[in-house]
Amino acid sequence: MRSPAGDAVSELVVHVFRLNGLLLALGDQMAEPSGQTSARWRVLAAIDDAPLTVAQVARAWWLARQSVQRIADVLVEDGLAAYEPNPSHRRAQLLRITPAGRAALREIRGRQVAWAEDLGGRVGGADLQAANATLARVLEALTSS
Amino acid sequence: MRSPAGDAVSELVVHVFRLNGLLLALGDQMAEPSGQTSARWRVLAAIDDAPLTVAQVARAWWLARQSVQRIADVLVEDGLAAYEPNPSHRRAQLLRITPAGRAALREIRGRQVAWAEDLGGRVGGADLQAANATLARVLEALTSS
DNA sequence: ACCGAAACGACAGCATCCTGTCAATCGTCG
DNA sequence: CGACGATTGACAGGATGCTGTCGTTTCGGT
Repeated sequence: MRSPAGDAVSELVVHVFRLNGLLLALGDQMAEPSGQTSARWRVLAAIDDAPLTVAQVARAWWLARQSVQRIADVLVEDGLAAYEPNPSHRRAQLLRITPAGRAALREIRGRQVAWAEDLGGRVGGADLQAANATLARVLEALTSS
Repeated sequence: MRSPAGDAVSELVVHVFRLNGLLLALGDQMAEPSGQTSARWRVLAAIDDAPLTVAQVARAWWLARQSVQRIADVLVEDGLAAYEPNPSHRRAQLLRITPAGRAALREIRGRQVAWAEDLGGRVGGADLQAANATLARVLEALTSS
């Protein structure tokens, strides 16, 4: 029982896997001059707006708690983030970005902006926004079930 | 220097990372009853149509040769694929899927079809196809440079 | 025919992410 | 207030993916 919609889903899966590989490599390139990696960038970006617990960061990126825990410990060790007491949970410390972490994040974002502008110009903002809306619906459909 | 197109690219990156995490978990669930994983499925799917060398499989998924090499060796060990001489390259053996591998692939595809039909029905085939076309253009723009 | 560049497989080492398990903590319900 | 389930961090172990390096093979230019 195959329909055009089902086939489109299968194709989307392949595209996402391929794009993920490409973007991981590109992300590492953009993070490397600041001494970071894609994995560390994910954690820093997650706590840029507000401090979060390790488990909250993991849920934001659909990773396991333990994966984020190790990266978070390294970030704290390097002074890019710091643990602070969580008023609403004694054991679940909050991970807060430090000024050094914010500086590294800003550096990486600078390279990302230039790259994103170039790619956006070549693909087209309208199509990208439409694709984003569809991907958001896919994410919601997969998580609401 | 930020434009709507650039912002859309940044949002797309986040969506792809999140979706990748989700799809990896779902893919493992669908592959697990057949004793496989997402990584093994990628290799099996790549050689379903025609035998390929390890390096060709790696390029198809934007992975490193060495990552695919280890998976391929395990697949051969488990009897799901087999190395065969490559007439056009003495050292680069061709990786061919075996009947057992094809059976496992068919099992997994059966679960994927049901899942894809459900998701496709909830999101809409037209939007998915449009998103696929845009993602294909993104992939092409990123690789042609 | 020869030589240099590129591609490939093998091996070692490391980074990232997963599962399973456990105890501590929190929230909820009775 | 007490008990139970859910959440969290910690630890151990394993699976997946990357980089670096080496020798072999192939291909293109001279």
